[in-house]
Amino acid sequence: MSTTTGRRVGRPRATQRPDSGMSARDELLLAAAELFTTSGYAATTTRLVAESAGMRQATMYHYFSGKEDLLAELLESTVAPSLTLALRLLADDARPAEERLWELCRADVELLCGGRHNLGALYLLPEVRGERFTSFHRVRADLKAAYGKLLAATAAGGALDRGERVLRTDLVFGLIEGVILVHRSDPARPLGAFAGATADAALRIVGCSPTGPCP
Amino acid sequence: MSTTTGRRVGRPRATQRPDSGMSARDELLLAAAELFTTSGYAATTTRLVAESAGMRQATMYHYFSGKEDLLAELLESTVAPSLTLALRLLADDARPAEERLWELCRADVELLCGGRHNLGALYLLPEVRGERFTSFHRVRADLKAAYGKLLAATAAGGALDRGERVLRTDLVFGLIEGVILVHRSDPARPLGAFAGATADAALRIVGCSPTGPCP
DNA sequence: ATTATCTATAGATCTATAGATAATGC
DNA sequence: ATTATCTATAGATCTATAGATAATGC
Repeated sequence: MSTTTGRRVGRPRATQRPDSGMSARDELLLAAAELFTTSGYAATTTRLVAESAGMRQATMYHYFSGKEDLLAELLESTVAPSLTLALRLLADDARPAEERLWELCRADVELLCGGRHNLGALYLLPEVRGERFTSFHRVRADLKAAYGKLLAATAAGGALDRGERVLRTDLVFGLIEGVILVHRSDPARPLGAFAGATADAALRIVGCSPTGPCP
Repeated sequence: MSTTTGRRVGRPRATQRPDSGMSARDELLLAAAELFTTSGYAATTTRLVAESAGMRQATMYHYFSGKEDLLAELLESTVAPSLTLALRLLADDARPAEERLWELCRADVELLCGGRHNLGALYLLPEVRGERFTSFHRVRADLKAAYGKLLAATAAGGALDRGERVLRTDLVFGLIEGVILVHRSDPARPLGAFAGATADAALRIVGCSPTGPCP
């Protein structure tokens, strides 16, 4: 059994750094998140990612098959918790739908803009349309479907016809993902209040009372 | 004076194509728009752009100093007409502000999603944050300021305090630019109705009556 | 023996420049 | 003479593989 700060198996790294506590895999993901969101996906080289994570370029291939692999993993890790929450809220039909939709919006904004890396910005990359990312797209489509069901369960949303309901779902979903841009324009704004305000705006789009949190 | 179909000055192109009627410069911009929006900026090489425009890679440098130059030009050409319209609407204080804001939103959505190339998607590139694009950013900031002034001139918007007004402006602006994502998810939707619905949603965010076009 | 890492590098780009060329214009 | 284009290419990458190496584990 190794001690807490125990030396690890395998050849030591060329440039030593204080132990981050993370696995090498996670160090790579973190570095990639930082670089992808700040410099852009395309501008980020495998060398940059690996070196930021404290290892040499070639070592990265021990953990990931390339840049796309890193991106795919980051995308899924961002959208998966949202879907989990959405399904939980959807099942909890004791609470009014308005309240649940509001909470889903709020949580999603915090997820997308929170963390240190504004990972949501990765959604917007044109590269993400490729087939390499079908798994991400499937989860995202499920999430959108959950938005649609919650919206349909609200009083205002239930009164709409089908086409209008689809449209409003798209608009709400677009607002939430678009929030990435808003946040980018003023990252200093307190996230909690901002997320709440965005959720208010989402309910206003659905058609709830424009005064205060809907329910 | 050359005839309409007259041969042009300069060495002929290696691969001839039917005359597009556009200048070589515009052919390059069009090709770049197509490629940037469909394959992504980073994935698009100068060779791809030039060859799509019907000329050899090196010839592109006769017109643009590189990929960034193309992008900068495309960005400005997209945001400039919006600002022109916004300033015109801002000056036209005979009409109610609600109506003018609605129209600005509608027109902006059509601009961003219309054309054949969903050029608005370029706004979202992380690369665009670079200093190379300050001119674009300035115009965009002016446009946002115009949104803010129109919003403040509405009855509902005027009743808000300053901080809340800034926030709503950001949310409305975010909705409009985020619409790019919504449009991407369903490009078949009729643009006119969609733009109108988005403008409705924007006014609901400001706080106008949720029933129908605001004014 | 197993593992994580390293060094080295082939091969495949891609950008941007230099200099030649084939039209029209005068 | 001027212009728009071409061909050719140097130099600078960047990716992904091959094979060596320096730890721990048994």
